[in-house]
Amino acid sequence: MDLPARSAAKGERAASQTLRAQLMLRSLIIGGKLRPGERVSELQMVDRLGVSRTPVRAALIHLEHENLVEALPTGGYAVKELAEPEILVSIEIRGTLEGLAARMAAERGAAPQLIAAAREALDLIDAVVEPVARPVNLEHYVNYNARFHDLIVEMAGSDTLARQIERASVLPFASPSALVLLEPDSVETYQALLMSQLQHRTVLAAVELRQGTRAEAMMREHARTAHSNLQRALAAGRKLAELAVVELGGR
Amino acid sequence: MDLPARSAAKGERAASQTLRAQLMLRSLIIGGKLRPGERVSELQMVDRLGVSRTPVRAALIHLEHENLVEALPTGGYAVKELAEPEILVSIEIRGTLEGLAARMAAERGAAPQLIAAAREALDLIDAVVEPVARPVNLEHYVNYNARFHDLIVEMAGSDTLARQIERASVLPFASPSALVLLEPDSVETYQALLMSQLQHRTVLAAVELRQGTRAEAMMREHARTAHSNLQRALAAGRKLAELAVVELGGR
DNA sequence: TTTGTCCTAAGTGTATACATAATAGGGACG
DNA sequence: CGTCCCTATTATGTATACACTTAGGACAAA
Repeated sequence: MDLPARSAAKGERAASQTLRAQLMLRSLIIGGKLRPGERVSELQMVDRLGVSRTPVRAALIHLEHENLVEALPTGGYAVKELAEPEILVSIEIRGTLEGLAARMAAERGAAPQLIAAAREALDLIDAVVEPVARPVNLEHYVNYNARFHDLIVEMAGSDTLARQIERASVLPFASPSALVLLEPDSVETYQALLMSQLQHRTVLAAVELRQGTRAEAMMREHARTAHSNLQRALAAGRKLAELAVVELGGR
Repeated sequence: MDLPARSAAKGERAASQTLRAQLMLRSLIIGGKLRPGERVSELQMVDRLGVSRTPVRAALIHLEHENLVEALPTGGYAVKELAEPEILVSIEIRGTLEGLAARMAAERGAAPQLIAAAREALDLIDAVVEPVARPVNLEHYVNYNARFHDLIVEMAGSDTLARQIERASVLPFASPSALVLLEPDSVETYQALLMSQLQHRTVLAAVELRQGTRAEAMMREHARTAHSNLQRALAAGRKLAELAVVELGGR
């Protein structure tokens, strides 16, 4: 993002203008630089992003499908307002689909190397949340957590399902890599992480034992952790825009 | 769709070129005019659809999110190959999400007028599948069936969920409005319709009684009807492309 | 002061031109 | 006769020009 365009010409693959516009717009919206409800003027984005209207338009169509903007009836797009109920629904959708993935993984049987990789990710999380390691390195936690979730989805073996889950995880608070933190170093936060990890272990065990229903139920419950975290934060009077969100995302 | 373009100038809203391109491309793909795996050349589509490249490109981005085409690594798009396992997964996803909708409707409580409308739709289906009415008017059945499914989704009261379900229903065989018929007028088909209608009644009753888990489970099972119909058809040696599909879709 | 109308400016939808990358086909050489 | 390379063509990605619609404001009249 802060890379000048020419640096792409050398070492790495030059990202298309469309992709760059999409990523930049996404971070503008999630970062709150573009307010909810605000119209996203194409020409303004041309000035702001340094690409022409065509890639901006393409990016807007993509973002529309990601639920980050919505088409106005008169034409053009506006930043979608993320009302609390819709965010909770998004979390529920993600949990439901990840639950489906876990069940499919259990019923079909997951590839041994995927199981091993998942166990490895969980071991790494264990090291992060080990009591002697406090304060917890949240970046690491989020990172390994994302890896585990990705692996579960991969075990299901369906691109269609993977893409649908990815789509449901785009919303800032709906992603499994998003942690809503009341107080980053509190005992409550620590215990929440421990509980999440316990759920991870249970899901993986259920998948290995071919217990589809159990895997599904536990994965759903796991998603509801994010659900209740967010609800508690909101009940504590925080507004959505002010919430501290740690997000990395290994994708 | 069969309306000439100029009629739009008078009574109804003139459809945008982008939307027209999207609909035409979709029917070309679903209708098999464009073969799976075939590249969708933009210039050829300009000739074929009578719109310029810009709306064709926009339509292709939309169709990519609908899983009907996929982006080629070299650039451009190709018609997505619909392998059997992925279709079954799509049905499972739709069933899972519709199940979530039914549960949410039950737990939140659905608006009385929506309940009444749903019951009305089911009464209309009853009339269609009444024994004296044989042979069954499948167009009517599909129509009222789609209305019922839409109403259940509406009862959940979430635009996000509605859009996600709509997206999952785009694939030709995954829609609730799609009936895979081994033999259109056979006794088996008739009994399958009766069973579906029984499931409809059960779902609606569960929603009214606020029985969320029951509503969800029954809705899932209902979707698996399509699942097993398709599997039986494939087991009978039919190829996907040859299957007779009746699809109307009230949307 | 308020309301209605007209005018200006901005914005989107669409078409098209241009540049670059991929591809297919043919010809030459081994 | 087969294989490899070069070239011509085609396709996409991007930028931009044009037309039409919509929104907003100012001015005049009640």
